[in-house]
Amino acid sequence: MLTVAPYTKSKRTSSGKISCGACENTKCLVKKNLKVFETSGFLEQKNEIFCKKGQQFIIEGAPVNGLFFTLQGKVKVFRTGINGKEQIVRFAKDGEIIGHRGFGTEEYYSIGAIALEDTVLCYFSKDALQKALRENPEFTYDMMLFYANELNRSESKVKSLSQMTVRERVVDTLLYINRKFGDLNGFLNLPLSRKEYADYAGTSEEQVIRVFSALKKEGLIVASGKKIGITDIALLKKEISEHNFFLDS
DNA sequence: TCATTAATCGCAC
DNA sequence: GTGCGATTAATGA
Repeated sequence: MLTVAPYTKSKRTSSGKISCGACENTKCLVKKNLKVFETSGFLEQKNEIFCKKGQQFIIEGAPVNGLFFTLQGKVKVFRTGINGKEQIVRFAKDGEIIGHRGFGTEEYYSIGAIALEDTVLCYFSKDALQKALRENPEFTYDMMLFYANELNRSESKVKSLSQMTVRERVVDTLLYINRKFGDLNGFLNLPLSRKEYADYAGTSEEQVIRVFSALKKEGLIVASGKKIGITDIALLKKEISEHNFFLDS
């Protein structure tokens, strides 16, 4: 089994699962509404899924059976376009929901999801979730806010893809990764390939390399293999904010 | 170490 | 701005 530090034995339920009470993801909507679930039996229906790096756990077109929450790890969510090209829709980290667009009336997933590192997922079946949503207005309200935010983000992304230049989209991608995953020893705390940057920015691998080279020459970023470090975040932000397309999520 | 994979660059369109 | 193909660097078995 994969190691799930810091979730030691003492933080697990009698059945061996990591208990939501010990979970550190305070932003997780289940964790946030923990009190209302105490007597419902909902938490007992949680399943844990362990994914190794590179493992795909949602396949496009597969039937929707439930909803995933990231307990620990990093995930990319993507959609396959016309020429088999990947469009990365978003990245998810600890505490975030995955597969929510397939939830509801949709029968099949319109997206795929792959673990970018060893990842532990909490999984709830569609039935269990629907019951929880009907019985707990606070939980439902939080979910509604989440969907509203996602929709807003998604619309902003359409705008950025259609109106920003390649360079701006790549810069925006770097800032997004930085906002979301932060910085470790001067490098972005998420090792992505050039192709993955391209798939998120809606461009090609070559273009990303060209923009990276330019940014390196200008002293805005540093690169060491896969690791990318932002050296002048203020200047990068300025490039985007001038166009008012700076996404805040 | 060697083999595989990723990054980079030049060039044509 | 795009995409192919050759070269070089990095990764990992």
